[in-house]
Amino acid sequence: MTSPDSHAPTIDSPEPINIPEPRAERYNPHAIEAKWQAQWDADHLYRFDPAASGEKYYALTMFPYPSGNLHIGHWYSYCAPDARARYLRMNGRNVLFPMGFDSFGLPAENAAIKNNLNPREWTYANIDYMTGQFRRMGTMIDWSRQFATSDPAYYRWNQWFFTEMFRRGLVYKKEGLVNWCPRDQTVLANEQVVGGHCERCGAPVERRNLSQWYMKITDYADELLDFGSTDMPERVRAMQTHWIGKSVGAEIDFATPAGLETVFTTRPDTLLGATFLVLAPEHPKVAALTTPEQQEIVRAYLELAGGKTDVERQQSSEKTGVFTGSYATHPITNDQLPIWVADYVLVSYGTGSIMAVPAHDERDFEFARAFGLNIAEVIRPAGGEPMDMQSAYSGEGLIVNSGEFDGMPGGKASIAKVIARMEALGFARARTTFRLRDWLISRQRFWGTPIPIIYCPEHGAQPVPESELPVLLPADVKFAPSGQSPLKGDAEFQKATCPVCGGAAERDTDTMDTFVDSSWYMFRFTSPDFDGGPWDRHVADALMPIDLYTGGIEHAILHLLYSRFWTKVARDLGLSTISEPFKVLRNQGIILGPDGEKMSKSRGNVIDPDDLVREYGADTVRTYLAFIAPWEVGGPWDKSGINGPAKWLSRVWALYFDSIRGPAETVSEHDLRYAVHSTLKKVGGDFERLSFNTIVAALMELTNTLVKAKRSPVAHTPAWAEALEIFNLMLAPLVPHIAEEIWTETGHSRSVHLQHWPAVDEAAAERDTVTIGVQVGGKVRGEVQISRTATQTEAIDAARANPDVARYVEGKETVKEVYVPGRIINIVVR
RNA sequence: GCCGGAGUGGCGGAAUGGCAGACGCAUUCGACUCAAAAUCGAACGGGAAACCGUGUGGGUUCGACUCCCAUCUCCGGCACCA
Repeated sequence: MTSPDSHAPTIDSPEPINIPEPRAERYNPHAIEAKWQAQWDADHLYRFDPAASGEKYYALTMFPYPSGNLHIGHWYSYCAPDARARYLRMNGRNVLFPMGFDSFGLPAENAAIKNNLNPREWTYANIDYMTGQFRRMGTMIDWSRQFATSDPAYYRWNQWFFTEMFRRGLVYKKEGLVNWCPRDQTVLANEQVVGGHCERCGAPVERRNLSQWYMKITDYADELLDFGSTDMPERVRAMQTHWIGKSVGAEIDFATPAGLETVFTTRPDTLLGATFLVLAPEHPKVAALTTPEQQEIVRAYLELAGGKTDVERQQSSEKTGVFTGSYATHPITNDQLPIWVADYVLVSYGTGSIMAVPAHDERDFEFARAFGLNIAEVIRPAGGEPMDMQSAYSGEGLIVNSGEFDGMPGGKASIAKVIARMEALGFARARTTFRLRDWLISRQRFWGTPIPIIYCPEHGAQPVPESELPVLLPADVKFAPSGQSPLKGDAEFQKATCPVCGGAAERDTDTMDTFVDSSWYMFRFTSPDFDGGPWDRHVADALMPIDLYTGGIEHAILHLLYSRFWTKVARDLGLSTISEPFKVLRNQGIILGPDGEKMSKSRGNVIDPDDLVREYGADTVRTYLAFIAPWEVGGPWDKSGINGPAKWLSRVWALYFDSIRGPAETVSEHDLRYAVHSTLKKVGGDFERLSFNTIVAALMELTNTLVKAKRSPVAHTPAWAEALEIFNLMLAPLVPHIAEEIWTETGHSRSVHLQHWPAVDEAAAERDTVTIGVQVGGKVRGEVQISRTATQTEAIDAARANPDVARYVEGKETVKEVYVPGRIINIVVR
């Protein structure tokens, strides 16, 4: 069934459609959906063959975590892309639409602790169940390509990547301040700290000094800022750009009693306005710079600052800080600038210290005001007054009170010049800094990829040789959420021999961040069973990048940034030629509870898709989810709204299998063909632009016409047979089960999902006679029916002949006449 | 504060400079029915009308929901990043 010739078009030589006799039974989705799902499976109808004909199209929706249940949000995110993938397949594209499970992670472990079972069993039972749910959704997922990231055959390659990156210096271990989630008992990456809270569980994050493994994403900071070949929503782009946070400026050296201290600034043009220095509390020079008299007060401040969580630090708007007792020498004036310690300076950014320019920086101004420090104006707005000391002035202007720099424009305009001069003087250099930090990937948890490192007392940290991969997770482990990896309690696991000397050694007992798993799974889908590497390069080269990647906005920075990084690393490892994993990214909106709030069990506003399928059938649920809102927007669930799609499918059913009550109608063959072909054209365009709600609207509208046509003599013409056939094909992507049932019952032998999308008859899709509005002076005054090809003169004459128009035109001087064929006539009078 | 997005009937929304409110939901009326459901038919922005209407005020244009400027509100993200 998957051979290319099974996609042979049927439109040019259609099989005759048998218009069936009225059936006794009404539309009953339950009688047909399970039947077809089983049949499609048995026929391998959706199996993907990379070698099949047709231009490849890779459509991917972010794979789910196997939490146990597909919720309505999953349906929302998968159904519309499924319909679109089906549409593209019918258009002759060779469509890869795979699915798998992002199956490592904390919930499995937490469930295991709570219910005293094995995370592996819990996870794989959930995967089984959820795969069944996916099937009941009626997707065209090729399940033969399914995998879970907790499969050893998958995570083995996480380990392989790790060791390769280790050898190239892209993975390193470092001791330093890290984010610690006290509830999940593990460290977190910066990206997993949202507003000072753990992205997963919401607990306030603490800081700890620990030795951990990092991936060098900062090496790619500049490249990650270049979205060149990738089409992402503006907000995602903005969020990533901000996250990477490139700042161009200079670093400037100040002499201090503890040696040179270098600060980073984006405003070197304000150097003469620097009146004090500030170090972050964690800055290594704090101790050396603290004078004996200040010892006690500094110690107390560090203790206070150190005990605060990030959230507490951010919440206090009051500036706090203490004087160290030491002074720095200003590199130009040789003035002695007091050195302070304050927690508004972050150790993790720049050099962890700043030159404070209170006149031109709001934060420094506040601090200077609070502690009575000098404020020196060095930038003045062009033609402006001296500053009023009420607030900092951070805008553009002219440099003043700065010796040789006086009169230069301040701000961007002169920064390069200023830096060049300071560089010549020997105390400053141009420098760019990033907000982005390296990716901390160690986790002190069990259910993840073991870090493939062996510690030898002699040879230090050594990567596990490729021949010994994968380092398997032990089957059985005792959980003691103690802040140490559960693997620490497994002596057998830890025992290893050094790859260099063969001596007794120990394994690393941490596991990898699960975002490692999802950083490259899109490549794996191209050759899911390959065991000669993470993926088969030839296949991946042909199928990657993803043509359309869809998923939630919550991954704007996390997963999407990591997978962009990983793709560049893979390229540099020679595993692929592409630099970006996806061509187009789109985010679906969120379906909220009926109360307009986010769905949650505690709120009791959860809509269960399984219940809906039991009540209405999958096709109705698919339709309603497509129809409920613009797909990229989403919105609250409206219980009664589903009645529309439910009624619609009953009418569709009646169109083919039942008589339709109601008065006799007159629909011309011409009008019928116009309705069919103009809808066909619109639906095609709407699939391209992901406008799923208007596709449903167009199909409903066409149904209204077809219902009328069925009660008119046109129902005995070839146009009627054509209409039923094309309509059936148009239904196939959106509502695959009912479409298949109708297709089979109208005398076709092969699946509707193996048919070609019908061709638009362009002539039929246009009306010969069009009704267009007539404006007088831009106000609509009437409408006229004219030929589509009418000339301007004909159109204007027809418009003037209309009494509603004539009333406003007669006796007035015509200034201008506008005729846009098919759109509008506008007569402008004076 | 900075960044991004959005404001259209009772509700979800449609309209890619050209008849604002498509398609639905809800509601109301009618037909069918003993009755109800289902189904079918109709009404459904405001106004008696002239007309007025896409958050508000300007502008560009023959013509603006759509483009430009300003402004308000809401949603989302970041938040002492020097």
